[in-house]
Amino acid sequence: MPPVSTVGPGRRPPREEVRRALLDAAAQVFARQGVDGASVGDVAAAAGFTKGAVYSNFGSKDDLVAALVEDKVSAYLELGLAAVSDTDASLGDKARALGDRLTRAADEQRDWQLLFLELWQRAVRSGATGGAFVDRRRELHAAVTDAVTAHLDRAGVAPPLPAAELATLLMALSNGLALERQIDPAGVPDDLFGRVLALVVGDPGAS
Amino acid sequence: MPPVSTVGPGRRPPREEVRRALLDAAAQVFARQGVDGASVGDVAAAAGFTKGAVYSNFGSKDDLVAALVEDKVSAYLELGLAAVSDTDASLGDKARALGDRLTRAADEQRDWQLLFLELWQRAVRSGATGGAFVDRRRELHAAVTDAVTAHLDRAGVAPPLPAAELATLLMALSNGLALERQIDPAGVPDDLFGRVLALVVGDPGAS
DNA sequence: TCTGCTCGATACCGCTCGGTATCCAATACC
DNA sequence: GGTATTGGATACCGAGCGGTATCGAGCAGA
Repeated sequence: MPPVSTVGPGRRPPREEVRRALLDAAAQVFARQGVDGASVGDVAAAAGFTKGAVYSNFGSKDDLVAALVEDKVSAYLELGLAAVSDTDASLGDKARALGDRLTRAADEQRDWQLLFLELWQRAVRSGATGGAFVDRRRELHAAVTDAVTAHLDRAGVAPPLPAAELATLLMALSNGLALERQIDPAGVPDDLFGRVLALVVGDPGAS
Repeated sequence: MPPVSTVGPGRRPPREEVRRALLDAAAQVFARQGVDGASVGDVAAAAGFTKGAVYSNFGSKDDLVAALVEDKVSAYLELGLAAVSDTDASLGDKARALGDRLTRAADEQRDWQLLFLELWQRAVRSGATGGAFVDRRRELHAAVTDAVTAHLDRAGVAPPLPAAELATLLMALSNGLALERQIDPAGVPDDLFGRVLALVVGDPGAS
């Protein structure tokens, strides 16, 4: 049985478009079913294609995952950087705003959190050093450190911890609370993150 | 070809012993290869048995995973509770000691951390409510809340956050920092956790 | 219009997996 | 010591996977 023009009236979409669709579908499907739990065919189907498209655009399933890391983790880095963009408020208010923003972002992207967690696992399992995931992670940490330094300087307060450690703390707290919130949303108030951040930088605030 | 007494000189180990060996092997193999990445045969072989033993002691692979959750998460709960056992030191010193202890525990059990992360993922994916993992988690949280309350009372200081939120914070920080430490050990000093805890409870300490 | 190439669709292969039916040695019981 | 039962070993099945070879429709260039 010859094919009957599977998708639409025989239009051939640009290659870059196919690649993007596959990458987006991979993010969604892998997040929901797990990387091992989802087949290459599942990803392709979710994007409206077949396995052939995947193997034409990516060499293997592992390559697809690698491309996904490159793509999504870079995007995450940008999101993280945007979240620490400055305002002219007090340090405590900025801390609270940042916490709220990150908490909201985590809520809105539960799928991505799940995928993120799995990529993290894979990075750890396959020898932490050298992976793209680890590299991007380090970039993010460096950028956060810089931003923390800048805001502390501008506020003119003595940091309770070295800036690099504050950055680590910030990221760890973000991940830890997101994890906690996924499994028990009621146990983590919306503003907890912000209040803790304000507390750490020495501005308990007036509630 | 009749079997030639596969394991040793035909001794038959007690059932409970086999079950334990399989459970321990499952923890190790699943942690290293992932639950999906490891086959039932892999687990059995690691324990010195074959698939038959697994299906005799557990109904299915899922049941094996469930038993593992029950077994290991309970053990984790006990470890967590032991870690908050009291001393007569100052609140700040206690916080630092707790942080160091949890950090050390995380270092010594990287395999378990990995497995823990995967079980967490599975719990979230299969509808967070009702799973044994979530239940144990809640138990732990309640116990930590109680312990926090007790220590704050004894020290006679006003808590900077409600005890329940402090417990959430403690657990989130523990997981977040462990995560961070797995992927970049150098970026998370040994005593960071302790210092942050001391800071949060209002005792920056000397040094 | 013809031609050569790109790239997704299709069919297929080898392999591994979870799960089951069967078998038989070691134990427990009387 | 004879007998019933327990429980791990073995062989096997169907399903689904990642990956590949091939095909042919659509596009670009002349």
